[in-house]
Amino acid sequence: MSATILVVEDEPGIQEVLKFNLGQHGHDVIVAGDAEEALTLLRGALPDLILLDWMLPGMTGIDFARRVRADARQKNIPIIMLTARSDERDKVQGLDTGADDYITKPFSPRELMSRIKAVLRRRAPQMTEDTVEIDGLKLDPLSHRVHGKIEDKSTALDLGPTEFRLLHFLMTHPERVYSRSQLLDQVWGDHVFVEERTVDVHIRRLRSALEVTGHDRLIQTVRGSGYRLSAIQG
Amino acid sequence: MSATILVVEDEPGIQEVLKFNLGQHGHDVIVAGDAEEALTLLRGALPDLILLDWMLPGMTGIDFARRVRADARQKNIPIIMLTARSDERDKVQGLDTGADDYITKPFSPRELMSRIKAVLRRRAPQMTEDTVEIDGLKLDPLSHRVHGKIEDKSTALDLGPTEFRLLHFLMTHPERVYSRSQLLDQVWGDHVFVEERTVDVHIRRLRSALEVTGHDRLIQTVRGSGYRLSAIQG
DNA sequence: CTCCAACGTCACGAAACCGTCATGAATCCG
DNA sequence: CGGATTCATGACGGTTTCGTGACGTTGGAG
Repeated sequence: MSATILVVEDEPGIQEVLKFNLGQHGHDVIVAGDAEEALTLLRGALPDLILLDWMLPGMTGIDFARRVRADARQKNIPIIMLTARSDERDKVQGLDTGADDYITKPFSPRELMSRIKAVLRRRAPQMTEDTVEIDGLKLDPLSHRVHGKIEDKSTALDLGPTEFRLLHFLMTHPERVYSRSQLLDQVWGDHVFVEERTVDVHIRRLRSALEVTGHDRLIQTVRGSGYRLSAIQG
Repeated sequence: MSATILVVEDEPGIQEVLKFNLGQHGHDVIVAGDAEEALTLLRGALPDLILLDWMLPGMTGIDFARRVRADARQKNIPIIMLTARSDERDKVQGLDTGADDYITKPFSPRELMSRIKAVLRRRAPQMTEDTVEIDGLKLDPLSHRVHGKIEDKSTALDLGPTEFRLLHFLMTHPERVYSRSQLLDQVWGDHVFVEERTVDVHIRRLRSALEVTGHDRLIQTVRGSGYRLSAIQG
């Protein structure tokens, strides 16, 4: 699995290390020395992954990540952030802003490659940035909106961020049961430590929101296994 | 998902904490106070995971990990290392040596369990789950569904978890008689103790559920021996 | 700063599921 | 033709799993 990776990093030394290691694994590498340069490069190319140093001259990693997430085209590019300290606050803030994983410096090449592979693999099955539609329920990842029909009238549904990601994942992977643990990995991320029952609560909130258009029955409970999204009842 | 875990840790206090928490989650725990003892124990047992304190009396964690990795039998046992908070150098070296994850002390039990689960899941063999079809009866492990045809219309059948596993096993091993004891081993698991007659009851419940599409005749009783799933009558 | 939306966790009740037993039917054997 | 063995079936607590409402926290918006 080879990919195009944008590295945003100001230290030339680390730049070289990353370029070498990523190249070894068959990835194409684009390097930007600061956030401005990175944004410029992003106008010309769409990488499959962004490796982002959290401490940058000028614009910080957080601001950069926000800018990237704000652009519809780039919204779904996974971001791995490189943090110097094991500062928990940075990590949390980074993950909130939309980073997919973090890695603390100094890091081993093995760990880095492992995380890159994990992130790419996780994103792989849901490449679609197109709108998904199941049983009249439309989800548009670009506009971050969900519409359902109620008596032939399109109605917007109100979802929280987590419910949206949960629904998005389920709609791009229908007709299949996912355990709570799998959903946590896919929707929350490997690095988040939450109770499995939290999934129940969000499923409930999601169902509750979908009730408006009667689409709550799309999400089915498979006792002892997990949840499934399916237009077919049973 | 329960597993056998080898804990290599010299502090009795932490030993106890780990033993308790791991036990709570259904894992079997083997404890070694130092690397020598751990290596000795490894000759007798193959755990599913090693929890390794990086600071040990005598042989260090790095040396121990290297020894484990050198042995072909133990090569693939995942290792999670416990490191003191600040020591970044150890972390890098550890991951290079082949540790699969690290966790910094002090750690919360929840984070520890989460990482253990992640590592075990990563190692778990992904069994190929294909749909099985016999005599028009379709079972799909992915969607966790069973469909039968009734007058050319596909009809979903409602099964409980145990009935589903039972049917799944029988459909993947048709045309063969299984004793109650064998079915208990295969479907319930070899560690569970339940009455053999319990199988009868679940066979009955399964048949009852299959009645909807007339597939109850698929499961046949072989007096004195057990049960068999077969499309051929007799 | 205050307010609010979103989230994670918990506790409680409901429902589903499971294992066991009692009883009666079916089958086998002398 | 009984008697004994094996199996089917229905019923009944006990347990597990899930749904649901409530609560405390947190980060961001106003």
